[in-house]
Amino acid sequence: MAGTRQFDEEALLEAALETFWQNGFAATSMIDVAEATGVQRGSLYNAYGDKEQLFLLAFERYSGRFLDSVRQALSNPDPAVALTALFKGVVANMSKGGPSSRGCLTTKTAIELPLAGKAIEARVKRLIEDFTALIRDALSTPAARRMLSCEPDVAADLAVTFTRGLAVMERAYRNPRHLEKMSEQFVRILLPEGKRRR
Amino acid sequence: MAGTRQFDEEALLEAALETFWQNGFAATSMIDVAEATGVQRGSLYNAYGDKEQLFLLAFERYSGRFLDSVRQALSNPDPAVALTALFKGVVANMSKGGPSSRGCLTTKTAIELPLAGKAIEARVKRLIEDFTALIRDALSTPAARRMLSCEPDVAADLAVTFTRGLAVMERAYRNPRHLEKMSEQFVRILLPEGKRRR
DNA sequence: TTCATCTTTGACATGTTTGTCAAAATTGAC
DNA sequence: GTCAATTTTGACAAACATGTCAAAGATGAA
Repeated sequence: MAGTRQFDEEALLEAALETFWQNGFAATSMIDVAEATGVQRGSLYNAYGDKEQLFLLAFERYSGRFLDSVRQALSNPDPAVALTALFKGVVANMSKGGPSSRGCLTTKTAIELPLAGKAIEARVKRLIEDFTALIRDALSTPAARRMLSCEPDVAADLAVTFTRGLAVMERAYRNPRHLEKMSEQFVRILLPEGKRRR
Repeated sequence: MAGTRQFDEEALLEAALETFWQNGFAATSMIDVAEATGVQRGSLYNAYGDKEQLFLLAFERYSGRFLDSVRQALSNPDPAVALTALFKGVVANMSKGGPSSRGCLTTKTAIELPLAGKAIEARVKRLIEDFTALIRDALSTPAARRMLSCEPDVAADLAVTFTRGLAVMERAYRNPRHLEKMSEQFVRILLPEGKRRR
């Protein structure tokens, strides 16, 4: 091998992710990425082929990190604690970022479907499915079943869908506090008082 | 007055709405609208100024129609019936349209915030607030309070947020059946069996 | 050091979109 | 019918986007 890559791929993907996260897939141009990374457009095309490939690579990092944070939140055996931590993490994920926050990349991308293309569609679906599976598993313990107001798989679907709703509300109001309060209430109806152990 | 408008404004706004609904605000070009309406681009600029104004006018129709359908769904005094009808209507609203459906215009637009601009942001927020108020009012009757697993205003916030989540899931899976099933389950935890009158 | 290989660079070709405008066409009011 | 107000039309200018490519530059391997 000769003619080695001049840029730090780690830093490049990080900056690309930040850019896509900020603007969404369609609204991000390769020029935006080039400016954000300091790598020329030609080099980006040479290294990654096109915008979709670059996006998929950036999304891979996002996805891994997101699922890690979910796993960690759900690690507590008490379903109430686990769900509370889960929503807190999800809200934090969509509320951080620049001065006006970035929102949730998964949701932004999902809304661009099916225009964003098959590959991106498949990738987003996979993340949603992995996310759902983690919640379902965490809620499938006997202790959790006793406390839930519905079956674990149903609860997982509802929770995932609710987090997507939070992401939309975040864009409209950019008020993390309000999202946290709603999350709290949502957990309350998933795990009703009457079924909670004291 | 002289030099009368050649096009049917009613039909134009209808076609423009359909186009924005299909592609979203940013991804719709004035050329798209011109082709969909049969009215030349120049005429559109002359009549409406720019894309944002045209969008706001189209959104006005969408908004009015949406709230009407919500009012109708919530007209039944039984909260379980009302909420079921509400979700059914909301899911139908986002699942209809061309061969691959259009999704929910409110949600698509909300996700484009804050890039879509202040005027659009204010308009979307207003729709969300009106939507929330209708649900809150419908759930504020003594009968409803007795059946709900939380306060009416909280239930309304949760329901609205959940519908936004449904809109995101619709884009990812385009499966109205699944959305309906989740809605059913959501209504079930908002109005728990134990509190329902037989 | 040489060289084959890969990357970088900047320019190019092509297409899209926005918004403007002068000229032509239309039409209600008189 | 005339005319003034308004719309329509098609062309224009200016940005911005994508993707390609030849030439120049960099570098590991021999």
